[in-house]
Amino acid sequence: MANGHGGALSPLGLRPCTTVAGTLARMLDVRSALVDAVRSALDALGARVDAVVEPSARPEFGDWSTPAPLAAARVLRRAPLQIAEDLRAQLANAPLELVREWTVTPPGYVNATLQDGVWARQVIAAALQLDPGVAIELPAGYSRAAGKTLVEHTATNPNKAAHIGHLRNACIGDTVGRVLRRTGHQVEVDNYIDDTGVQVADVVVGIRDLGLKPEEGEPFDQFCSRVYVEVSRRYEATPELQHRRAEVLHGIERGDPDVTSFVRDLTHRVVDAHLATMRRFDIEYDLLTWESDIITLGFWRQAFELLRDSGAIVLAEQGKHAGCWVMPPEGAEQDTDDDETKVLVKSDGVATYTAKDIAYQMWKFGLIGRDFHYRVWDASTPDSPVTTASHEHSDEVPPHFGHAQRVVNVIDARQAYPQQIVQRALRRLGHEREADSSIHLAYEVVALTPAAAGVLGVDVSAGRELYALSGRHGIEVRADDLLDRAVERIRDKARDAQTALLVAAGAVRYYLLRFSLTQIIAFDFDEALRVTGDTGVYLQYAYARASGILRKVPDDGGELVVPDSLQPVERAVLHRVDGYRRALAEAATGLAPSVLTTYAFALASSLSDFYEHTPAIVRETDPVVRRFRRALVAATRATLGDALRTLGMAAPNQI
RNA sequence: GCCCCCGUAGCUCAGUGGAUAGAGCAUCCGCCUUCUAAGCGGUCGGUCGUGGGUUCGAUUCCUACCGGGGGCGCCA
Repeated sequence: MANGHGGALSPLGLRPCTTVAGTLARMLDVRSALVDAVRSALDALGARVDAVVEPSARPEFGDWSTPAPLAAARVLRRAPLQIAEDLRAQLANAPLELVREWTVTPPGYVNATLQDGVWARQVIAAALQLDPGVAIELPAGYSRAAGKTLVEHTATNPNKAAHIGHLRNACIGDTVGRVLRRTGHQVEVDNYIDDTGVQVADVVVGIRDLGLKPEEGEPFDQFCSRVYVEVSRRYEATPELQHRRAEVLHGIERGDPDVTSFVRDLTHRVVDAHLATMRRFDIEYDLLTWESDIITLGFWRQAFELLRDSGAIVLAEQGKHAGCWVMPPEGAEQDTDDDETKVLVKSDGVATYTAKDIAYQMWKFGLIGRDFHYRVWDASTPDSPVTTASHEHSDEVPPHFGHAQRVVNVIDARQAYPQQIVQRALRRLGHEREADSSIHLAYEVVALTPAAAGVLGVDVSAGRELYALSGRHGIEVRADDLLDRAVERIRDKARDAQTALLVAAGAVRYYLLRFSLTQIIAFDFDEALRVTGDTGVYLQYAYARASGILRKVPDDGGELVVPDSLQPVERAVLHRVDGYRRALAEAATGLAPSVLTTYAFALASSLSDFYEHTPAIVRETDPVVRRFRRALVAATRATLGDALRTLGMAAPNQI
């Protein structure tokens, strides 16, 4: 059984998949099975090299190939081709049911040609058993992180409408959460809200001191965006106005009831708007955490004392940081003036953002010795998140948050330095393990192409390649607006408004997810709203087509028989389906959503290819062929649907 | 100055020690009485920024440069 031999067929003709672990792994992923086999064979030859197995470069070579003999040549001091022959013989000696033939090609590859009737059946069976309620096992070589992973994302300042930069953050964080959950990780998703910062204070100044008012029908978050821009403009004209901002910030810090209740009302309304925006993209949170609660509940006070007592932070007596509590860099623990020294408490006694972030990070790991109060954010919504609170504790919310074993902070790459400070603080407090498990999931920003910047009225005479988004200067594409435009683009061809919205949201998500995190997204309207080619619409369309076939070709319940020789397109589709677990594992362990978008597009492409280049299944008269081809489509649809949902996209049966 | 990211086809991006470097868009030419043409096929297009090095093998690793972006705040 460990070789994949034997085992009775189920009534459907499908091999049972739930027995011993070895069989399970074999059933789930052809490549892993081959890696195992190559590994054993290499061991038998005494070749201590990696058992690399990759898709064959050309169809003539077979399905899978290993270049291991090339690497082994040095270790064994023999000709690669000889080693390849030995490896082939070794592999042929312990036959795998999966493999029809092992061959050798120069300069030293060993290739496997699969037994179509066997591997196709296994791949289809595994795909049809995908169940949203059952975590997907990682293939050999990938390991699941232990314990709970806490993912913080979105964290948009609650003083303006969310724009595409914030949306990129949210899509990445949400997808990482989904990918981790899909692979059996325990996940908590927090949205951290900075309700004590400068940006909020600016809007308070705009409304209270400048008397700015919403226009008729203007959404509140958009009104705040407008105020924010206007206040920033006024600061430039009359810098004295910035004193008002300082007063607001002190009011917040002191807990001045007049200021705090105003801020509370303001930020709660904006957060509601953010949640509504994100919900359109199917993005939700377990917990909203408020920076003000970190102060009010004494988290920062506690963290401060620990940091102070451990010597991690010191009070600068003189120099440019005189009167501040600072964290000096590694190797200069007493130097309060070094360039890399970070101020955590300002000379006026106010903690900086990073200081509060340290306290929050400690809470995430359960290291602060305190907890928030909790209540349901919006009891009128069934799937409302929970929010932290400083006093209104609800007994209906058991405090099961935090206490993570791993923390993933989705924060743009520009904040690498403060994130390092947070990590360093944990380390200085002796929390090595937690410091090592603090992951800054850095992603690059969204910027505007000159064309997009021009559309927004930005002066592009500088001739730059890209132009930065700026909420403060009103240079932005609001998340809601982009989605509205995408819906508009799709509406005509979609069957109804609801479908148009789902497909549009998926398209926008896909666009923001398909780039590597290290890549700046050069935002362009035409590109973002395109509906052909490598887009979310294409993926969903492929899924809908597959669904259409299954609707028209009923399952006859007969035994699945795989033809002895598959068509090249069928083979290509099966290889893609077979690769799902690996792609998912790669995305999960690498915290890399784009791995999954790339995979999903390739899978959808292979399905479209199949669709276009094989006769319509509805008209197939041979029941055996019809059944096989239907199962192939069903397996592909199941896999694509799983991938789409894991990406946070809808899998519509019709568009 | 120090640190980080990017540089691959006209444009936007995948790929990353292995056998002839891929996709989408754009161009041009085709394919709807056929399971949804938001599709498919073809065409055009590359000294993988440059020079050294390591290796049987480098777009991938090292190194030095060049170009672009970002960070190094008592902002976040």
